[in-house]
Amino acid sequence: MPELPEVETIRSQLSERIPGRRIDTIAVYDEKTVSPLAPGEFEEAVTGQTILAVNRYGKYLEFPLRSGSAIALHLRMTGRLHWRPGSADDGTRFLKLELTFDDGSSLVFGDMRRFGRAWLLPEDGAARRDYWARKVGIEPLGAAFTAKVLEQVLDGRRGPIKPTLLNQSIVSGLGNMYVDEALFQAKIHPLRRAGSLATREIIALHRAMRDRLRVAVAHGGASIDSYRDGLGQRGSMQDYLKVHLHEGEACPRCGCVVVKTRVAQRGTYWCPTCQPEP
DNA sequence: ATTTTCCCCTGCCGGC
DNA sequence: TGCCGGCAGGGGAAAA
Repeated sequence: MPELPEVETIRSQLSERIPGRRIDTIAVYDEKTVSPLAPGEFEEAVTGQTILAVNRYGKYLEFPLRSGSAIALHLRMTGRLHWRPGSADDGTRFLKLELTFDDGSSLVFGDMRRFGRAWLLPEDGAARRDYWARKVGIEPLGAAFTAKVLEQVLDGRRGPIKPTLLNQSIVSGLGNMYVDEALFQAKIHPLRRAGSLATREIIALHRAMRDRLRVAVAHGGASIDSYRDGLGQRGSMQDYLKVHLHEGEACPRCGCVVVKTRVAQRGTYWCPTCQPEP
């Protein structure tokens, strides 16, 4: 599932290829992808526009256009975004959107489960900043995300730490997999009350979050099942996961058996020895 | 205000 | 062999 490292991998690849390109044609194969826009509205707004950059906000991608507007996109569970040098059909299935550029290259958005979405953002810069401010919280790989900041946003929260870290309006970019990995590395049980963590635990968690995300970016993300990068290739982070999807296997730190439980309606993997129950 | 539950969607897998 | 229920989890709406 695309989380921050997967989306960042795609952003990085697309940012080397797409900025400066003009959108010659756009095909919307599934109106649900751009709803609630009226049919034709998305095409009208982006055809002929030059893409200026490829940005990431949490798990969202943003493509600012010369008009001042921007395309926003979220891959959700099974979305794929592939750039290809030509427009020839590369067998991408479940096509939702297809853009062709002025140099003959193209970008396709496919999504098996139809959760992925694209939006048109307001042209007004202040409105755009407001849009992102309301949607996403702190960028965990940014310089502004310090252990002190993490301590401040967790302070007073009574909910379990796992769903708190999954809440994108607090810290933005971690999903089920990297939360499990970060909590394991920081030796924190997923059901600990977020506001009850000691300062040393918050420092360890902050370090673990950034470390796991950085390592995952370095490996091009994790291709657990459907994820592929912006060029259609698999990532390799799935080979470096320590507890996630490792139910019944030995914990790499203590040798104890990794268990799977359900926290916040999510399959949750953890080590009963390294991450003691609260 | 914060936290929890439900929903969307479809391929896949285990059980019978 | 084939059917079927349950599972997977991103985010957001709705409920608590």
